[in-house]
Amino acid sequence: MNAARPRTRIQRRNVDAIRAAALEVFSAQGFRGATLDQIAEVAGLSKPNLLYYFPSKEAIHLDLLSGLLDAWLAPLRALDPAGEPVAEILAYVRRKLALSRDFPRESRLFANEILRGAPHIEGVIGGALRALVDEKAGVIRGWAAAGRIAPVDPHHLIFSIWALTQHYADFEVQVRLVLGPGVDDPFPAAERHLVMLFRKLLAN
Amino acid sequence: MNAARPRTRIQRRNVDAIRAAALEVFSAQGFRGATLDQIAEVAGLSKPNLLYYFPSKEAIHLDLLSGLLDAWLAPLRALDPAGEPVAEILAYVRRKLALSRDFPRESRLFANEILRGAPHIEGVIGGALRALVDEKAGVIRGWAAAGRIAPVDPHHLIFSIWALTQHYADFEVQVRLVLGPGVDDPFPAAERHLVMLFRKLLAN
DNA sequence: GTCTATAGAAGGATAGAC
DNA sequence: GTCTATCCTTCTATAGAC
Repeated sequence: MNAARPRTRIQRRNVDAIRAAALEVFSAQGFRGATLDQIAEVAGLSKPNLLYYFPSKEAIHLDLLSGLLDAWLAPLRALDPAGEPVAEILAYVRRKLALSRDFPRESRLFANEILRGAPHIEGVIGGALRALVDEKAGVIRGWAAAGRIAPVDPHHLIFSIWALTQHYADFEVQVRLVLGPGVDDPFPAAERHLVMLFRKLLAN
Repeated sequence: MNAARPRTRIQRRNVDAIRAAALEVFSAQGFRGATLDQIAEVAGLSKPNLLYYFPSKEAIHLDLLSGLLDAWLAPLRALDPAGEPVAEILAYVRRKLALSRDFPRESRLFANEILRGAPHIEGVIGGALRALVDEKAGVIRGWAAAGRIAPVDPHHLIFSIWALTQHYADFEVQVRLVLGPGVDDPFPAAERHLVMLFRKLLAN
């Protein structure tokens, strides 16, 4: 069975259910912490049935990671060199924060992977991601050199955007516990705060 | 055997070796990913010997977490309401970044725990940590109200400091891969960048 | 205090009936 | 395609000799 190319409706539905269940369990428990029993139960399948669609636990994990990488890099890829610098960077911040709000499990899946030393995506990080970051860093450096934004280290600016936005997904439990039960949605205030932060950082 | 109160030199040395080994393995593999075999090997002890000093794997993990919480909150606790606002906050940023540089495994131990929903330290997060954050947020709010720093959401300011500094420990692998082999120590540039960022955010 | 040996449970993966 | 039963490995933890 080739999980990447399901032929029938049932196959597609089951593969999707497995992916959704695996995302749920892997993102919450990490790779070693997750069990096929848990994933199978969440997916509503038996464990052998799950292994009929994917050859191994690791194959499910890899399928999730590689399937998500594109979506994860899209916001940075969309940074337009021809756009207005501050607006472009703020739009990137907003897109990235929206990912944390709408896809926190995907964010935690990556966080788990990076924390463990990125054993499965080391190549992508040091390859495609690094190339993309270098390209966009060049754009930002150009903007700074032209005096269109304040001088700033472009790589660390990008790290800051990642850190500040992903924090609200990866450390969501802590954010909610510290803010207390009075705050049911921290994202509106987070967005106002981050927009102000980057506006001031980039202002000339 | 009471791990918290070792009586002899040998006991103290072994308990310390176990703590160091467990920190190494738990921070890199997560709780479930770590095995007593790995910890015992790093500590230079046999597995049963390890379990002579600690009653269980979970007990070692809890011992590490609770032992580190104080050190982890110290930088925020040191924020002085009587000090000069911008200098106090920048000093906090520097102390926190130094923790990421000097104790990255401790940072990753906490990150792993929070990612998994903070099962062992939920009480501390929603209790002592929340109280401390609220207290210091009050101080920061007072500074803003007095016009001594720019108006800013104090809780999200503190989250920003956590996110930006811990990123360099928790995502160290990614930072190094993206910066490439030309950069052997990202921390000096990170500190310059973060100091500029918070200086601008707080400037009136 | 430390070791070898092992119990007992959990988890990944497979066999084979249907 | 899906299930029950099961194999085999890994892992936590304990027993008991020294």
